[in-house]
Parts: sequence; C-alpha cells; structure tokens
Amino acid sequence: MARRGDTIELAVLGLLHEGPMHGYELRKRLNLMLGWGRVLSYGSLYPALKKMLRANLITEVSTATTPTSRRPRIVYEVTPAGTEQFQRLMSEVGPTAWEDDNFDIRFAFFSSTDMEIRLRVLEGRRSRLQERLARVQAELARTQAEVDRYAGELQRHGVESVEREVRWLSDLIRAERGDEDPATAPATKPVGSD
Amino acid sequence: MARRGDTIELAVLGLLHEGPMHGYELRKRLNLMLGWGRVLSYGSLYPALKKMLRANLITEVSTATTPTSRRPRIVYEVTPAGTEQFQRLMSEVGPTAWEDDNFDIRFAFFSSTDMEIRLRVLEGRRSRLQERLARVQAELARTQAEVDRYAGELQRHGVESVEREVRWLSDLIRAERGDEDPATAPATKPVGSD
DNA sequence: GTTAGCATGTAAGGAGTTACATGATTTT
DNA sequence: AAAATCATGTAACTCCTTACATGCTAAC
Repeated sequence: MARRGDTIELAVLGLLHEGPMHGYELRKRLNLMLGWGRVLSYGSLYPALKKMLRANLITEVSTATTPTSRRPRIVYEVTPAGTEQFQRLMSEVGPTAWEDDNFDIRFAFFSSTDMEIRLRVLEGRRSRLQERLARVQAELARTQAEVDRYAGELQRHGVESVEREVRWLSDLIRAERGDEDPATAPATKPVGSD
Repeated sequence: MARRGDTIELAVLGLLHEGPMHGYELRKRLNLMLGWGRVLSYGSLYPALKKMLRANLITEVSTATTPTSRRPRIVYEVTPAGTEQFQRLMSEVGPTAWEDDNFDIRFAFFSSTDMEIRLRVLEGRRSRLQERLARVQAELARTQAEVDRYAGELQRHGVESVEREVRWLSDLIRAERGDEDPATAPATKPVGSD
C-alpha cells in the first residue's frame, strides 16, 4: 500500500519516464512541479534514489558524456520493474491519493494513466474537499457570532479557495467525460478571454 | 528565534488568550483553524502542552466543574510569561513568518498585534509569493513548449491560485493602511454581493 | 583567479504521525 | 447495554530538514 513517503518515489518514476535524468535535475524539476510549498532537499532525494536503486526500480546509466570532460554525474533510468511500480502507484485509488501533495503528483502524470483512473482520482479529491467544506461551514454556522475579525477573514478566504478548487475539479471531470481532449479546453475560461 | 516547531506553541498561546481551554478543545479549534491541510494529532499536542507547562508559559487551572461529575480534564491558562512569549513570537517578523502555516496562525491572531507588525507580515508574505510566482513564470517561459497537458494545467492552476492570494493580500494591505476597520470591508467584494 | 552554480552525498536531529493504551460520559 | 465521542496520554517510528563535507565547472 502507498505510504506517505512514496510521494518522492512516484514523482521520480514519473519524471524518469520522460527520459533519463540525474539527481540534481530531478530535484529542480520536482521543486518546480510542487513548488508551492515545501522544497525537496538533497538530504531526502539522494537517499530515496539509493533506495530505489536497491529496489531495482531505477538503474544508473553510464555517466553522461559532456564532450569536454565528464564530471561525475549519475544519470538514472527506469527499469521495467520501475514502470510496473509506477503504474501500480498511479492506479492505487485511495485516501492517500487525494492528499494535497499526492494528488498534485498524480495529476501531473495523468497522461500516463487511463481515463477511468483519472476520473476516480478527480472525483475522490473533489468529494474530500466537499466534505471538509461542509464540516467547516457547519462549524462556522454554529460559532459564527463569536469569531474574531481576522480569524473570520481567514476562514472566509479558505472556504473561497476550496470552493474554487472544487469548481476547477468539476470542470476537469466534465472535460474528461465529455471531450477527448481535456486540458486543451481548460478549466475556467475559454482561451484568450484573459 | 522562532523555529519551525513553534507553530503549535504560538497557536496554543493565541487560543488560550481567548480563555482557558483543555487539550481536546484546543485540538478541535486548531484543526478548524488550519483545517486545510494537516490535522494536528494528540501525539504532538499533548507533549507540546507538557513542554509549555515546564517552560511556565501556561498553567493547569483547577479541573473544570461540570456540575454532575468532574471528569479529569485539564484546563490550561496563559501565564504572564506566556503572554510575553506570545507577543514576542507575534512580532518576530522574518522568513519563518511567511511560511504557509506560520502565516495563517499569525494572521488569525492579528487582533493581538499592532498595525505596524500586521503590515510587515502581510507585505513580507506578499513579496514571498511574488518571488515564487516570478521564478516559476520565468521557468515556465523557458520550457513552455515541452510541457505535458496535465502538468501544464496544474501549473496554470497553481499560478492562478497564487495570483489570487497576492490580490487578497494587496486588498488587506490597502485596508490596513486606509481604513481603521480592515476585515469589515473585506477583500474581494462588498458584503452581500455573494 | 575567484565567485557562483553544478553535482553528490552523509549524519544528526527535529517534528509530528501512527498505533497503542485507558477510561469517562453521552447518546441511541 | 452498546456505540460514539469525549478526554488524556506514551512509545516507536517515519520522514524530512539542516548542516556539514567535497569537488567540479562556468562565468566574470
């Protein structure tokens, strides 16, 4: 089953499917990808790569040939076992899949899965957010009178943001079900209306 | 200096300023407050309370009197030292203050600080987000052609969300500088236009 | 030639989750 | 009477960050 820490593994496998890469580059790509929040450190990436090597999910490819001089950079490649594991993790639909970080990673690699999985992940994520929304709004209704200005404003903003995200997900779900070509007719507004 | 883990401490001190509370209740309030993301567990709250007791930031008040029978629930109260520490942490303006979680907590307790601090925190947070935005958009412009559909859509949505947050902050900053009454004339739209 | 960025790693430690353990009280 | 929820705690463990350590290479 997917533990929390498999996030890096999934991300690495996903990225390496776009082609061989070395650690430093992986880190940059990952930080750009989930850049809104934590930044991945070497201290967690390199050990993770070692672990994946041992598990035979990836292999070292011959050090990349920079014409002038080959400095020691280790390029990694996915093994067949790695591809299998990637597919397995991607199709694992469950609570861990709709956590913030896990969802983002999965979404970013949606192209590598089929529509059935995509829909289940999107819908799972949406209902999770809707649950939270309902719970908070219920609680908010109960204690409405007593809230502090700023605390209240924060709540309002939070609720609005989540509602926005729900709409985004709904658009994506509709696109998945309707179009063949989801991300081309994007979420909120037609192209060029910006 | 404020370490990462002082988040709970700050939150507890802030909440206890609204009145004495026991652990279970603190946890509920906190989870509602930062509910969009991680949920605080007992395993981190209770040890934190113990630590704060030892540091003399809070004290146990006599077990709350439920008329029928007083079950063993431990109600905490802030000490003068705790109030001092709270003020100190709140006015500590620095990188840690504009991290997601830390910012939220600080914002929620803005009423307990003066405008000067509020402005510095809001502006600090805003420039941090703008930096990230600029960096990502630069990177995005460089690699635009090669991005995958879904990965691209995720980026777009991320950028939009952050831009929204920047606007929210700008409105709050304007309100702080202009009005006396910031959160009453709220961010995006006038009351009742919802 | 020296600074800035590329590139890889390790060791120690922090912060918090999970799972366990226990018992009272309220609701059904 | 059982189930749910209130209420408090502890121990083991996981994941990750920080800080350290090293050396190459490109730009200025």
